[in-house]
Amino acid sequence: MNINSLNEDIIRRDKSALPLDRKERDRRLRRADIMEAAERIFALKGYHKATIQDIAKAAQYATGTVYLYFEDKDELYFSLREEKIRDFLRIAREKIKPVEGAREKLETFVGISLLFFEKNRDFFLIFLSERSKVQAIKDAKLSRSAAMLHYREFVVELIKKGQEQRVVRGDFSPGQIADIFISIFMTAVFDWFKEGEKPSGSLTELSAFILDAFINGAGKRK
Amino acid sequence: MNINSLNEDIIRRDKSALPLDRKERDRRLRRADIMEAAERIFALKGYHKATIQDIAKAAQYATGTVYLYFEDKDELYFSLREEKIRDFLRIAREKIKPVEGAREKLETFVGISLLFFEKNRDFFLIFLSERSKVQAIKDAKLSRSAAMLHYREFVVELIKKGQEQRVVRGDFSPGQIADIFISIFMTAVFDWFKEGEKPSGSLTELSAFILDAFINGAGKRK
Amino acid sequence: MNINSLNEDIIRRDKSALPLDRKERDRRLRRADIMEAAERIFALKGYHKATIQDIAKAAQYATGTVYLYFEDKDELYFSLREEKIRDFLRIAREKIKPVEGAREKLETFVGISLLFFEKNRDFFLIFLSERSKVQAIKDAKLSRSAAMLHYREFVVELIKKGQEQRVVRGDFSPGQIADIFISIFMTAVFDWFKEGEKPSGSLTELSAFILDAFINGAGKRK
Amino acid sequence: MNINSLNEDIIRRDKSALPLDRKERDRRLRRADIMEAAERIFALKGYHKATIQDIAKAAQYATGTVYLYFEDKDELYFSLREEKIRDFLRIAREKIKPVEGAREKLETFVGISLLFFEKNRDFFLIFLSERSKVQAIKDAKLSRSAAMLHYREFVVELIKKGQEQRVVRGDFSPGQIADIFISIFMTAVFDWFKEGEKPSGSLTELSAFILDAFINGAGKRK
DNA sequence: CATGAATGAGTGTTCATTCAT
DNA sequence: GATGAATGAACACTCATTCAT
Repeated sequence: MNINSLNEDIIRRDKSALPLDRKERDRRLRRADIMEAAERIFALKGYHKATIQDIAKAAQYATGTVYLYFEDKDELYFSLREEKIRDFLRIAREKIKPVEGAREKLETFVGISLLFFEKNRDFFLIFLSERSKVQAIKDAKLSRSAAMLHYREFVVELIKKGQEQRVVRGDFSPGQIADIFISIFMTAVFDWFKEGEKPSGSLTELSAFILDAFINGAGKRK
Repeated sequence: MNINSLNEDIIRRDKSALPLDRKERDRRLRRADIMEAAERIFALKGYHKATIQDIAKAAQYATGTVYLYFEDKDELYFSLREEKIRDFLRIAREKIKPVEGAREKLETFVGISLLFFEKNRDFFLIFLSERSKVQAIKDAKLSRSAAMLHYREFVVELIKKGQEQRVVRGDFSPGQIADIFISIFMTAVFDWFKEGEKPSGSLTELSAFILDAFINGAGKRK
Repeated sequence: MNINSLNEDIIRRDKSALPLDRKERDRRLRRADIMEAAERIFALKGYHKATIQDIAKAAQYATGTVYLYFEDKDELYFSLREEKIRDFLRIAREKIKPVEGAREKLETFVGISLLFFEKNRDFFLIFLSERSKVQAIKDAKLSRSAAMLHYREFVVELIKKGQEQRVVRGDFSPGQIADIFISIFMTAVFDWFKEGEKPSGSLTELSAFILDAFINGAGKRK
Repeated sequence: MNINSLNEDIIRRDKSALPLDRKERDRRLRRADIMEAAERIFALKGYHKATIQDIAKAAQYATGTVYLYFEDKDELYFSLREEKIRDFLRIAREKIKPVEGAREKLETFVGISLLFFEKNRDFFLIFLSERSKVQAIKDAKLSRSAAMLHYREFVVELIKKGQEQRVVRGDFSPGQIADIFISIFMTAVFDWFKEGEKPSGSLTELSAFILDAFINGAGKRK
């Protein structure tokens, strides 16, 4: 499977899947406008320094309008994360299902993820920052997201399949390996973004690097 | 080298290393008191929800006193990170210098780090959360810490040595490998903390797991 | 005169007294719908906590529709009071006019009032709360209502007649006595409502109590 | 007992009864400053239209300062009512205790109340408006005040004594009579305030009027 | 130096009112 | 006329920072 062939599915914004009445459609569009602005602002300033007024202004709406679509600031942030992750997982599932072979599934996953994050850089920053909001554990509303758990669970499943097919070592728990996979992946993407100016690495190269690092480790092969 | 033998150095609080006059000594003690309280509070509530009053109260000083030792809230947070990391690096350098062999150096590094984080759980949470404060990139004061860069640089050096001694593969840049090493390490420690109640894994086992995962990767050896 | 015979007049809703064209009739009906809802909501939540949206929803109209019939929130509240009081006074005048004797007129007035308030408990709460909105004196729009003054004036007339017929003492001004009468009356009704669960007092008994307290005072007769 | 002799006790502000350290004394003074300003503003604008900023400005403090002395707006309002009523009841109890005779006690009560309200006109408006905040029944924090109940209870006791001594009729419950007494009293004071410009009535005359109206009722004596 | 009361700018949220459809 | 989404001013409350004692 070719990375570029995944592209179009990720671009297509998933509003208006079903025929809706104009009202509901408009409502979704506005909601999406606000989420889009929120994504930018949250990524730029972080949760706490981003103000609802910032977001409203960025979305070209009045302050109060935000509250027509989201309960409060928390819910806006939360929904943003959740819906993006859900979108991503939906696409990932679709694309990965037909792929044969655990290793190929992992490759596809990495490819899709890279494309998704490239198209959604702001979201990546939010996603990333979320991963270590440890304090959040104690915070009711911002608590670890359901979709985030689904995301991990999805990777865990891929790893399990890898273990069954003897592509991934079996002496570590799938959860442990999944966590390591995710963290290697995130680290690589983050590095790649930071040095985004370099024309150096294509997504395909990056993809290969991540898988190599993950599968073979950092040790020198004798 | 035995992990347990590293213990005492990490426990010893590094205030008042040199003979100082009473005034300066007292000053440092108070500063340290405040940082200690700040560490607890920041770890517990996170940067934004922790208030200076919380911290002052926890340190049993008045609010204003905090400002005699730290420019502002940011600087307190910043100093906390910096000094802790510096402490850690000093110890790590001392212990690792006499160790022969790149692989053994890495092992020692992992061992020391684990002990240090175990003794400084609160700090670990801060350190971890810091790693992905990506927004910080754009934020003047909270910007990526000098000590954090030293930390990374230190690991980069270890990796370079590993590459020279053909313990670590040479086809990736030392920086990339260092980042991966750090992220695997952090992930493992975080997982271990979360399940801290389990009498399951000793630090030694965890140490072995981390190195194994890093060196050998997740792939099944044929 | 029998209290129960007053009943029907009070029940009958006084919309559409004159033959009107459909448009004007509809307009009045809608206006009445909204006032009815407002009455419920204002009584339930009080002026400030009641929102126009609450009221519109309760009346099953859109928010904006309220503004087609009332200038603003104040005017809605104001009109509510005014029209209800006017309704009441119209009925009261009709019923009291044919009654001979000042004392009997007062009795009739108490009876009618009790029935009216019983049928319009929500309004009673509004009416009552209004009586001491002293701040209102300084507030332009919520200022003491014209109908409220008519209400008082009506009682003043009854008292004057009472003084002429030597039923009511003449050494106090009619206004003073009217105010006292009104406050005794309100207090008694309020108490009666609060303990409304008690099967204790019928309206007739309450009516007798009020008149007794008013006419004879609280002093022990020798 | 002479009304004027009660005067000084009512004027004397009851701060600093006991010797306190400077800190606690200052604290109370500032608290009192704020309550005084709040009294004025609440009386002028009513609870909802009064803003904390208004009050802070009137007290010549910053907004935040108010929150050093009161939990929130509700608590400020609540404390105001409670403490004033408590002050009043304390004075009233002291003065009334030595008085012999139920009728004389009532007279004294009326006299003290008049003086107190005259010295605290703003508070009277608050006290009055409070009496009919019927909605408040449903509102947690603004709910009927404990001190208000004490106030009523105090009057109920006076009435009971009146019934025992055959000064007050025994065929109504003390509670009912107390409520009537209070409402006559409030009405009279309110009327008197409204026409405050008139040099007409002295407090002594007003006092006599209230008692007369209460004891003898409005009926013409044959 | 230490204190902690005071400050006041800043923010999330509400809601009366408007106006395009 | 009816609608109800959009508006944005307003307000309670927080908290980093200052400074008189």
